[in-house]
Amino acid sequence: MVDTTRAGAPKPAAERVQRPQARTTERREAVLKAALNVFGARGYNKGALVEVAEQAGMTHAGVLHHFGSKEGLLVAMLKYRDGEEVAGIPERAQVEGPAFLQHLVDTVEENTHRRGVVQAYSVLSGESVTDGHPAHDYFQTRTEGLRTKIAGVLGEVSGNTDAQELRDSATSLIAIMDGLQVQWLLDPDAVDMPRIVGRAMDELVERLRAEA
Amino acid sequence: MVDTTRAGAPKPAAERVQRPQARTTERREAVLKAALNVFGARGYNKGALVEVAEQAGMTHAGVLHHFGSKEGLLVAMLKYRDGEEVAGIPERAQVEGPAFLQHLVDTVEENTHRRGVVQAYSVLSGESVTDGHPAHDYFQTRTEGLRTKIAGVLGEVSGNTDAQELRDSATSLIAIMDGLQVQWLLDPDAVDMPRIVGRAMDELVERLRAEA
DNA sequence: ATTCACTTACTTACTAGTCAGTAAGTGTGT
DNA sequence: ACACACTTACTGACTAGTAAGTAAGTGAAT
Repeated sequence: MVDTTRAGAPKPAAERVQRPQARTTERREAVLKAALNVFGARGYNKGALVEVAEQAGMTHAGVLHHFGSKEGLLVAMLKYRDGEEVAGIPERAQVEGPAFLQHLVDTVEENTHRRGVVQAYSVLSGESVTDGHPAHDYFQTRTEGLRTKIAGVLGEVSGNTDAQELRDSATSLIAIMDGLQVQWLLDPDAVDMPRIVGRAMDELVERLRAEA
Repeated sequence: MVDTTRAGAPKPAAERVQRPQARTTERREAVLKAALNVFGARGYNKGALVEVAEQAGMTHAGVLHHFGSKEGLLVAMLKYRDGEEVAGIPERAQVEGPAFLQHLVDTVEENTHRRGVVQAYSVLSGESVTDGHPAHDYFQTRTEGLRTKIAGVLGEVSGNTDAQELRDSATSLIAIMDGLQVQWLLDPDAVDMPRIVGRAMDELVERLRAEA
């Protein structure tokens, strides 16, 4: 995987030589947004390129022109979503330390107003564990990265230095957030995501502190 | 639920009038097992009836004869899996009270040796949040039932009577178990499911007791 | 003049579901 | 005990739909 050279840059239609045209970037973005919609609503397997294309105002061959293949589109979409998320943080500042934990809770709160995004994430991560799924590596890498990051921050915040304990706690926290999303999607009124995540995080930090 | 009357009673091929033939039950079971395999490995959408049929030693039309449609097969498979799980408990005794919590932890432990089952559950529950997915109701009902049951047991065990608190705790516990499965499937060595679930449950009960 | 961003027009590959037919039962009446 | 009427459990062939990918071409911008 992975280059997509210069992050989301065009290239797929054979090797590109000239500069892309002016409107190209926004057309590609329209396709990526449509993909988020379609794959989010139907999953990758059942999501059809024609529908993505339609929503972006072109034919499915046009989409293929930009991203080379359905799999290429998926990977580009996943990266695009990450970039968007990062860009959403004020001044693009990377959040560090305690603020990161607050950021996680804030994100959960925001997510209750962005059903589509949550659905896309849940469906795709579920699908990603199937044999040879194109998003498998993405989710594996992403989860591991998040785990390490959260473990680090939990260590800072609690003063606890037990590495395994910190990793387990991070894993646990991620599991709660992901697991809650599915339950929430199945029945939004039955699950108060922000409250539960906030709770869990407080408990976790408290315990790590006590054991430090 | 669950008639399971004569275990997985046939019917789909129009309304059945005569008794099913002798070998029928085991043939149907072979199909269900194959479905667990195939849908587990590829998901419902990508899983093909021909492959299910092949693994069960018949043609895909034969599968359709028994279950009427692909969707019918899915639903039957889900019910079959539930029945199997219940049957796995010694003497079919329904586990109640504190023992149920232990049973949950035991199941998690067992699951580390049954990757296929875990994968099937994770993939299907992820898929189930997509629009109009045939397993949507199944997972919704199942989750709600589990939530209520766990909340009840937690109440018994901790003496806590705060209904919302108990429900949130149950939701949280389910989220951890489900979320861990995905992480574990993505990277089995990175996640010690039984340890983390055991931990979480102890913490939960302890806290509910303290707040009682 | 050439390249980019597409479209139109297919092709190839599957896949769920239908249908007609067949061999092997099942149950009843005699 | 046996034949008759009927059912079940399939198979094989086919249909109709869908979906990804390809090839050739067209107009606009550089």
